[in-house]
Amino acid sequence: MVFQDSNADEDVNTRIFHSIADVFQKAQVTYAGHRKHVAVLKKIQEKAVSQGYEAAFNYWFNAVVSKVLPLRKNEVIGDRIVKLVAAFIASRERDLNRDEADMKQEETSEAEDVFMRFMDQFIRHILRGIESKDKNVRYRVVHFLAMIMDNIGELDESLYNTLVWSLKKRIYDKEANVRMQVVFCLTKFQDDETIEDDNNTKDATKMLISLVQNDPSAEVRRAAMLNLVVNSKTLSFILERARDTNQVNRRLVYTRVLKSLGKQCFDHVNSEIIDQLVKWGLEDREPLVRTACSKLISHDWLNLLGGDLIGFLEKLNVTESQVSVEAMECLFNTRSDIIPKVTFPQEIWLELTVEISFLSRCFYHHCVQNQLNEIIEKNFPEASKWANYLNHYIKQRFSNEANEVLSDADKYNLDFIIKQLLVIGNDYDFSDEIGRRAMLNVVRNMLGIFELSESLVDIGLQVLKSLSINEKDFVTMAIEIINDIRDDDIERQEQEEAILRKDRIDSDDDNDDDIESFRRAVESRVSGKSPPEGDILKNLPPPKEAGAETIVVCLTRSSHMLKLIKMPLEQNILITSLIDTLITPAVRNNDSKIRELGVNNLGLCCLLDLHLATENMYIFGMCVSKGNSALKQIALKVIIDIFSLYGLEVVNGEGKVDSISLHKIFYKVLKNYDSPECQVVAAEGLCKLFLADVFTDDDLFETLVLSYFSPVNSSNEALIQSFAFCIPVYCFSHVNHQKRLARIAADVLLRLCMLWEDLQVSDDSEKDHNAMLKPNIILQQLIRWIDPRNLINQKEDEIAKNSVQLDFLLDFVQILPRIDKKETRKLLLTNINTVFITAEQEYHKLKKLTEYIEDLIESETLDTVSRNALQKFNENLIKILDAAYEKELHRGENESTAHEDRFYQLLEAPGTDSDRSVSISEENAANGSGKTNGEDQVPYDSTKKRRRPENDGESTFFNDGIPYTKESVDVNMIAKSNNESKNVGFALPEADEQSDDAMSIDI
Amino acid sequence: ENIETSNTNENAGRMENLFEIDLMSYFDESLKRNWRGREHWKVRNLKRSNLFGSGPNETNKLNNPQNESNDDNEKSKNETAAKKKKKQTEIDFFAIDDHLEETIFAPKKRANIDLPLKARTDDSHHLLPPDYQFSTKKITRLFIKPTQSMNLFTSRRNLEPVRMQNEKV
DNA sequence: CGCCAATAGCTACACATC
DNA sequence: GATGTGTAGCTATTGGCC
Repeated sequence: MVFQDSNADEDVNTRIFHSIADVFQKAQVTYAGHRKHVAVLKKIQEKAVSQGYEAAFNYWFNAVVSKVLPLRKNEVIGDRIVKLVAAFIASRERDLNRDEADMKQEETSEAEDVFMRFMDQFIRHILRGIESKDKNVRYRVVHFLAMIMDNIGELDESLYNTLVWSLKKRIYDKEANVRMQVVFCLTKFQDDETIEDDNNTKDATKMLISLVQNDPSAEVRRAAMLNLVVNSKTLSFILERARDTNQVNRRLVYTRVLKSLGKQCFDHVNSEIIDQLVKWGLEDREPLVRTACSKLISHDWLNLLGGDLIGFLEKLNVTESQVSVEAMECLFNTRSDIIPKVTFPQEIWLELTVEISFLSRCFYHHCVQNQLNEIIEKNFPEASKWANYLNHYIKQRFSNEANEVLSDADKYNLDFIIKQLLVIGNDYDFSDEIGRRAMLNVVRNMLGIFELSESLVDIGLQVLKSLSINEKDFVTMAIEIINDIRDDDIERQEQEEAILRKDRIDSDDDNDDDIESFRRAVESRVSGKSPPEGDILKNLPPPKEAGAETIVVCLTRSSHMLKLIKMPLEQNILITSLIDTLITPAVRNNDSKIRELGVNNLGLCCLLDLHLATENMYIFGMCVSKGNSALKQIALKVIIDIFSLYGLEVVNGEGKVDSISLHKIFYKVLKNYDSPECQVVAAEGLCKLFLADVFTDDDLFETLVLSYFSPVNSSNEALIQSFAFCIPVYCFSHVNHQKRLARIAADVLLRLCMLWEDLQVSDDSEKDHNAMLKPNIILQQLIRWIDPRNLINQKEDEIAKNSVQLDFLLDFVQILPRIDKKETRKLLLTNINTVFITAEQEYHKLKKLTEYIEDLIESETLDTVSRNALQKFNENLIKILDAAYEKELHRGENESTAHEDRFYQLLEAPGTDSDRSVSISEENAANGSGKTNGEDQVPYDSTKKRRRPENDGESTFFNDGIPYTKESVDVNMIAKSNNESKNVGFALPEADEQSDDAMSIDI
Repeated sequence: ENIETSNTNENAGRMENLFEIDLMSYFDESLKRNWRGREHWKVRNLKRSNLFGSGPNETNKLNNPQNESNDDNEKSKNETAAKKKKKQTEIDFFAIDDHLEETIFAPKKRANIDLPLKARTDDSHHLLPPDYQFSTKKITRLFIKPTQSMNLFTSRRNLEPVRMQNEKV
C-alpha cells in the first residue's frame, strides 16, 4: 500500500492524492485490472474516511476526474476512466445493497452516508462543466452522468432538481454527442412509469418523444427510439421510425424494436399498423432494411406463432392488407422448409375462410413459380372440381336468399374468397376439356351477375380469357355477356312497365292496348322517334336504353375486356358495334360517371386502331381542357397512351388535331397546381413521350424541367419523384436528349435564379424559402444531368469529345451578368469547377470559353471565393487548351491546313473584337445539328438565338420575366398555328366559360 | 431463305428486347437511390466511371509517378506517427494543474452551445415521404392498359404493340 | 450440430478541415 | 459548403468450443 499512517496532515493529504492518482494512472492504459483498481480505490476511500480524511479523498478524486473531462469522444483514456469511475460507484452501491440485505444496519447507515456524500459532491463537481464552452467537457460530463445513472442512489432533492434542470437544458445542446448522452440519462428518469398513468406522462418521456421526432441527428433519434419505455402512448412514436430518413434507424425498428416486442406486437398493435410496417419494410429502397424485415417475418414472427400461417394472416387482417401477397411470398422464399408442411385436404375447399383461401392462392402461385408440380397435384383438385368449388361460393354469395341471410361482412368475405379462387383458376391447367367447359360455364355465369364487384369482374374476365380458345372467342363471349345484361335490363323495364300498365288496364278492362303500346314502344326504340304526345301522357315513355346503373355495369365489363385484348379493331366487328351501341352514347351521356367510363372505353378502343385514335383525339383534347378533374385525368391518360403507341401519326395532317394545340393542353395541365394528380400524369406522360422521342420540343421540355424545380410544386411529392426518375433516364439514354437539356439549361438556371432572388426578398417566412432549391444545387443537378460520363453506350473517346457541358458553359457565362445579386452569382461560380472539360473537345469552343472566363475575371467585381474558383478553373482550362492546340496541330498536319491557319489567327490575335464576333452559333449550326441523325430538327443555333435574353419577348414561353407563373403560355403560338394550317385546334375559352355543356360534342 | 431471314429477324428482335431490358434494369438500379429528388440526390450515386482521367488534374499525376510514391511513403509515415501520437498521449494524473478547472469550467460567456431554435423542431419529423416507386416498368406501362407496355430505348419513334404481359393480380 | 468470438470488409453517416 | 477522413453498424467468414 502506498500510504501509511502519518501524523502530518499534509502528508496524509498528499498520500491520498498520490494513491488515487496512481490508480488512475494505471487504469488509463488498459481495462485489464479494473476490478483490482476498483478494489484499491475502495480501500483508499475507506482508509481516508476512517482517518477523518473523507473530504480530502473526495477532493482529490474530483481533481483527477477533471483531468479527463476535456478528452473528446472516443479517446480511449477518457472512456477507460469513465468506466473506472462508474465501476467504482456501482461496486460501492452493490456493497450497500448487499449489506442492507444482510441486515448490517449500523455499518450500513454509516457507509450509506459516506456514499451519499461522495455522490452528492461528485455530481455537483462535474455539473460545473455541463455548460462549458468546450464541447468535449460537456460531452464527458454527460457521459459520466449517463454511466453512473444506474447507481446514483438517492439524491438530495435540491441536487436532483439541479441535475434534471441541467439535463433538460442540454437536450438542445449544439453537439449531437452531448444530446445523445443526455438521452441516456433521461431514459433512467422514466423507469418507474412502465405502470401507465393515463393523462400524466412523465416529463422525461415527453422529452424523449419530442426528440425522437425532431432531433436533427439520426443518432440521437436512434438513442431515443431504443430507450423509450414501451407503452401504448410511446409505441406509435417508436414504430413511426420505420420511415425515419436514416437507414439504420429504419432497420433497427425491425431488428430491435419489433423483435423484442415479441408477441406483444400482435396483441397490442393493431393490424393496420402491422400491415403498414411490413409494407414499409418490404418495399424499402435499402436492401438491408428489406432483409431485416423479411427476417423478422420469416424467422422471428413465424417461430413466435409456431409456424401458424393462418394465424399470421389473421394478424395482418388479410382482406384489408396491402402487403399480404408480398409477405407470403417472402415467407415461402426464405423458409422453404415450410412448403412441405402446407397441405390442403379435400374437405377444406368447401369450408374456406378468407385466410385459408388466401393462403392457398399464394401457395399455388409459389408452386407455379417454382414448378413444384407434384405439390400442386397433391393439394389442388382437378379443374372441373375447382369449378364446382368456385360455383359453390358464387351461389352462396349471389343466390336469391343471399341478401337476407348474409351480412355485409359475409358478402365482403365471400367476394374475397371467390377472388382468390379465381386468381388460382387463372393459372390452372385446363387441358382437360371437361374441366375447361365447367369452369367456363361458372365464370360466364358469374360475369353475368349484375351486382358483381369490379375486382371480380376484372379477374373474372382474365380467367375467361385464359379459358377462351383465342382472343376472338374471348371477345365474343364477353360481349355476349354485356349484351345479355343490357337486354335483360331493357326487358325488365318493359316488364315493369307492362305490369304497371296492366294494373291500369285491368281496371280499364282492356287487353289489346297492352300489345299495341308494346309495339309502339319497340317501334320508337328502333326508329328513335318518340311516340306521339298523347301517348306520353297516357303511358310511361318506353325506355330506349338500359338504365344508368346497367350502363355502368356494362361499361365496366367492356373496359376490363378491352384492357386484355390486342387484336386490331378491323378484325373485330363486335367491338365496332360495341362502340356504336354502348361506348359512344356513354361518352355523350350527361352522367359524369358514365361519361368517364365511356371515355376510358373509347380510349381503350383507340389503342386497337390508329384510325379511330386519330379521329378521336379532338374529343379527348376537349375532355382534358373542359372536363372535371376525373374526366380530365382519364382523357389525359388516353392521349398519352395513344401517343405512346402511335407517335405523331395521330396528329398533324388533313383533318387531324395539330400537335401544338395538344402541347398547349399539356402546358396548361402541367401548370395547374390545383389538380396535382393531373400534373403528375402529365409529367410522367410527357417524360414517356420525350423518352420515346415522340415529342422533341425544347420549350415543352423546358417547362418540364422548370416544373421540377419550381417551388409551387415542392409539396407535390409524386410529381417530384416522377421527375427525379424520368429526367435522368431521359438525359442519360441518348446524346440528343442530353443536348436538349444542355440547350435549355442556362435559360432554366437564369429563370430559377431570378425566382430565387425574388423569394429571398419576399418576407413569406421560411416556408417558401425552403420550398426552393438554392441555385448552386440546381446548377449541380443540371451539370450532372448533362455530364456525358453518365451517358449509356458511350466509348471513352466519344465521351471525351462530347461537348455538351462546354456548350452549356458558353451559355452560362453569358447569362451570368443577367443575374442581379452578387451573392447568387457567387453560389453559381463556386461550382464551375465541376464541369467536365477535355482537350478532345472542339478547340474553338474551348478558346471562346477562355476568353469569356478571362473577361469575367478582369471585368467583374468579384469576391475572393468566386475569383479563386474562376482562376482555378481558368488554369485548368488553359492547360487543356494547350493540349487541345497540340492535338489540333497534329490533325491539321495530317488533314488540311485550312483549319490550322484559322487557329493561328485565333492564337495570335486573342480577344480582339473581330474574333469574338465570329459567332459560336455559326459553328454550332454546322456541328451541332449535323451529327444528330436528323432527330433534332431544330437547328441548335436557331433555338439558341431565340433564347438569348435580348430576344426574349418574341417567342419564348415565359416572356413575363418571372419564370413559371400563372398563365405564361403564349396564345400567339396557338393562334398562329391555327391560322396556318387546316388542322383542328381547340378553342380554349377562359375558365369562366367552362361548363359541362361544352362537352356535348358530336363526333 | 425465308426461314433464315425470319430467324435473324427474330434474333434481332430478341437482342433488341434484351437490350431494352438491360437498359431498364440499369436505370432502375442506378436511380433507385435518387427517388426523393431535388435536394436529396446524393453525389455518390451513379458513380462516375473513372475508367479514364476524370479531370484535368489527371495528366499531371500521370506524369510524375515518382513524386507520388514518395508522397505516399511520407503520407503513410505521417499517418502512423499521427495515430501513435494521438493514442499514446497519457495523462499525468500526478501533475497538479490549478488552472485546469478554471478553464474547463469557465462560464460559457457568449459562445453559443445551443441548437438554433429552428433546428429543434422539424415539420417532417425526419420521416421519409411516401415512395411512389417510379421505375422503368412503371414508366413503360400504358396508363389505361397496364398489360401493355412500350419500348423506351429501342425502336425509337416506336412502336408496335409489344409484349402483352398478363400480370397476376 | 449449433454456438460463440474474432476477423475482415462494406456503406452511409458523422466529423474535421479549410 | 466542398472536401477528405473516421466511424458505427452492420454482414460474412473463420475457427474453436461444447
